[in-house]
Amino acid sequence: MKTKNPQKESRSTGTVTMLDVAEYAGVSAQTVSRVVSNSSLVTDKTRRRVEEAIQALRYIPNEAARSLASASSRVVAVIIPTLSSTAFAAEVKSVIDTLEPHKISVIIGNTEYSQEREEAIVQSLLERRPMGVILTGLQHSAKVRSLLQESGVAVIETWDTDGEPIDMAVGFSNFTAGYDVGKLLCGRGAKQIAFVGGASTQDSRAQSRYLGLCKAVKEAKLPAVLRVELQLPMNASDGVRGLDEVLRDAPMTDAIFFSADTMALAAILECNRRGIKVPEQLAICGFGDYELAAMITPSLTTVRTKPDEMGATAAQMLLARINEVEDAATKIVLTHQLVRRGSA
Amino acid sequence: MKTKNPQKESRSTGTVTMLDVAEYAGVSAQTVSRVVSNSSLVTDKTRRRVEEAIQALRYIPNEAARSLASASSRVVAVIIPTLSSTAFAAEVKSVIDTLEPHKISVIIGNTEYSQEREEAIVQSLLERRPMGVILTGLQHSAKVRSLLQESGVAVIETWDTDGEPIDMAVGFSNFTAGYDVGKLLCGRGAKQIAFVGGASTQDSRAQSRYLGLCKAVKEAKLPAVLRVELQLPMNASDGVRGLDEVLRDAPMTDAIFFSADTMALAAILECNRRGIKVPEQLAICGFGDYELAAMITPSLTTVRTKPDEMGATAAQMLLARINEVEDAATKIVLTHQLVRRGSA
DNA sequence: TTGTACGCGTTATCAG
DNA sequence: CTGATAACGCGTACAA
Repeated sequence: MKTKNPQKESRSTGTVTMLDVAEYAGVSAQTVSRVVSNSSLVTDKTRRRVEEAIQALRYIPNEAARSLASASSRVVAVIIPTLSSTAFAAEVKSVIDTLEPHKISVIIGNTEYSQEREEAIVQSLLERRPMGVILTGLQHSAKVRSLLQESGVAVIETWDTDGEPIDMAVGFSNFTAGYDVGKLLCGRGAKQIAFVGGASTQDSRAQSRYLGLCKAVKEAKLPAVLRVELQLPMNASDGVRGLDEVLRDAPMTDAIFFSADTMALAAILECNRRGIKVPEQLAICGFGDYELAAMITPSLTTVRTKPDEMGATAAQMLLARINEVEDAATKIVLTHQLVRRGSA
Repeated sequence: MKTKNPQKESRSTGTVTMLDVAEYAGVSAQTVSRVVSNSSLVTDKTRRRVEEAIQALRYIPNEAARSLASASSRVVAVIIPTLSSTAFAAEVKSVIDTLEPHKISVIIGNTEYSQEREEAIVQSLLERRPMGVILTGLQHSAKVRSLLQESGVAVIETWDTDGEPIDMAVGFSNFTAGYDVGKLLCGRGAKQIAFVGGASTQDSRAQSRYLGLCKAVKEAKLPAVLRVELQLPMNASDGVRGLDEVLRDAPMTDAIFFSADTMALAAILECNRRGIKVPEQLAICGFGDYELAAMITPSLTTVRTKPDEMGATAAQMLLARINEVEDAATKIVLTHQLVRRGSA
């Protein structure tokens, strides 16, 4: 015989449930469910009664129960190298803001540029059965790929379009961006160009920019690019470090492409301090178009990407997939823009 | 009679469940549960067998089901004004990194400095039955307070300790920080001081700093502080805007306290451009000690807070509460530090 | 150490 | 338009 005692031998957590609301309003639990999920099949009158009951009892739906019963989670995971980068933070913010009206929460994973951490994070996040996973870049371990593909979640890779996505992708061509910078630097007469960025194996996007740069340099028949690898994640002081390494290893260098604006800005400030004339003696180009890039003297030549547009687009692609939109795009290439200012 | 057909008239989602693993391994579902949750009451031999089954079937536990059954969610919510601020981003990152080893996910809410948005976010987040909620500041609407208190979640308020927390708090005294800046500026001979920050009603932490500044100014018997209110969220260009407003409304101003370093940095760059000598003609003080603060010329005098330590501490306080640690602290005041550099 | 029975709070399904 | 019933996948409690 089934237990019909609501309060007796139950494990009740003591919180207000749909059943409580239903009793109070004199309807069935199912009707409460319909009201909560905004189903149209409810009379205005009953709806009002139920809403009053909800207010009176301060009922708060239980998302875990809804998830379990409906097999759908209202959660999206965003996995980025680090939230310390303003670019990634801006992307994430945009994803959150786009998804919030849909009552979809965003869970963040920081990989610290480590593939092992990415694996661990993906594995653990999948337990939440997210509606989608937004990754950074197109380079992931075989395990991450298979984990994601077998789970069947929607996957969106961001920040890069030079390659084949697991599922969907939105970003820009880092290779082309690097090539553009190369053309600019060569065009303005640079003879010896250096690139400062993270380890090639860890940041494949920066690596693509480097390769694009190399292509332009080769076309201009200039000597090979000096590549300075710094440990990720990089910060402003790495800009000074990078500058030092370049000037030590190749004193004749007359142009540096930094893989992030923070470093480029720090390098400009350091050059100003040391009396190195930018861009006359040393041209400097950054990446990201941070806020201060336009304000510093000399102002920083850089590449503008659109982290927030990327985040919003990624979120919308996810929504389209969830809503089973027919002609939804599967790969979106955003434009980047070479912003020429005073430093190069 | 109960339905015993596992695959027939079930709503089966087609995914691998504990029961599948149990059958495969020839044990009961409960034993699988024990293995997954690392219970010690399992023979090494059975454990291995179960683990093989898990591998073979690629079983991924369902967090929603676990949450529902155990009435506990492994989720913590962090609500901040905006992820665009590097300080908040750093705090959040720290929370995530501290909680990740415990398999607790972090959900972020952006209020954009709006109390209504905060209400909506809290309301909707509570459906996930988070283990804790981390808020920014001590000022919240009555609805947010009651919502939180009635739900019984652990609440941690950050970034401010000048007031009474709902539950727990970790931060520093913005008032004292402002006072310290005031003492410094007065001490170095400023006669007319200005403060540039967000609307007093929206950013009560900046408001506290302003009040602290005023106290020091009053003690020094100087004329009242000019307060320039900018629209939140503020960015670097607001630094120039603030500078302009100050010089227009009170041209005799010889010291400005900006409520964030980004603005202060932009103001210094602008002064350099205009030939305004910092600090001789105009002393400038920031808040936050951003990376570039030490690198700019003149280097920026500012207040160093510790967003990452704050995030980590908040997370640890939450863990302590969850683990029912007896003597757990309920209010932690971190030190801030006035970093005197070249600009003031 | 392992297994059995049942409930967690909601939605899907179908009958009325 | 509303209600009854049976899952959803797992942990708790207790028995063996």
